[in-house]
Amino acid sequence: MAKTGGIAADRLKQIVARIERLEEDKKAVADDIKEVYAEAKGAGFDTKILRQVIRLRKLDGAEYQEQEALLELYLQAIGLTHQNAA
Amino acid sequence: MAKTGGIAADRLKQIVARIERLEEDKKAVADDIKEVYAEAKGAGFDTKILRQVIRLRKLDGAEYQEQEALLELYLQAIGLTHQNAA
Amino acid sequence: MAKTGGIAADRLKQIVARIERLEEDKKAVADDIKEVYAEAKGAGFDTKILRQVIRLRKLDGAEYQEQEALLELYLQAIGLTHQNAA
Amino acid sequence: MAKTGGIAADRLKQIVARIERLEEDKKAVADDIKEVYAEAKGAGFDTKILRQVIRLRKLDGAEYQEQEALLELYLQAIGLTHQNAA
DNA sequence: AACGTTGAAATAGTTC
DNA sequence: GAACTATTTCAACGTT
Repeated sequence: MAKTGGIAADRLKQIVARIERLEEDKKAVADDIKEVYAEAKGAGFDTKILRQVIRLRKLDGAEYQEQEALLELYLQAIGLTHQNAA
Repeated sequence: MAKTGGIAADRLKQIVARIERLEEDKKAVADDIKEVYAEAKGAGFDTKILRQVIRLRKLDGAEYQEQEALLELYLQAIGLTHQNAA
Repeated sequence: MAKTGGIAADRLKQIVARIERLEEDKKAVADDIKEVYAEAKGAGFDTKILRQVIRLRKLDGAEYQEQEALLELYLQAIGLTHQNAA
Repeated sequence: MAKTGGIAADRLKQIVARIERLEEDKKAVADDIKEVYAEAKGAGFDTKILRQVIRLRKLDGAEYQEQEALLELYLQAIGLTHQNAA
């Protein structure tokens, strides 16, 4: 039985291998992204601004949802909809 | 001269002591915050909502600035104000 | 009813104010800690190692040794001992 | 002039689209990794130690030993050796 | 009391 | 090499 000091060694090896494989994939994608930025830079675009655009576009949807949630919460807080214990 | 293997031991000890002192302070404040939440809960408020309110109030100012930056960036991107190399 | 709501709302505002005040304090202390690290760096100390020192001092020995042992076990299981990690 | 801007704007849109596509891929892989860790945890492995194993395998021995030596030095300087951290 | 979720801290990487 | 940003790791909290 493939145990080393109570550890299922084979299982552990599999897990480690899978993670390392996936991390390689991830690195490959990250490198692709870098390439695109480099290419963009070569085409005369400002990569710093480009990164900000990407970041803000990501935030956009999230922010909208946050605002919605905020409104909801304020309504509850002011109207004491839920936590009215007084 | 107070050196151990090339390290200024006294200086290091001082630094460690200062950091540990400050971390105690920080923990004390964190505990105070917990207390307030516990008290609020005792008064019938929903701590989850309370935490969200705090978080969103914090975000508020930041988000406004992000939006401003986004507008600025889009203006640059569409008008190609800076990176117009074509 | 509006009265009750009003009282609870006042209470809520107080709570929020207290928490936000405390979080400012906490941030101030956190900033102080950062400053000490920056100062230490300026004096030639390696901040990463310094953080490790602080962390080790916080851990009690039992916990530390437990983790070390478990790590060793895992490394052995995958056929990579701590010593020959090179 | 409007034309040039238009062409560059199209190019910019393409770039942004490509990056966002790649970032989705990256996120998907990152999620896969998380899943593996979750699965490992379900199988009884300590994920924190597991992460350490992965990290150690990535490090080359020289770097690792350097850091260990420096840590030892600091601990000695403040009168706390690695062994008697208890 | 373990689990997942979320927020803070720390580390690594990039740019200037 | 110093500052800023992004990613990763760690710890706290609520939940079941």
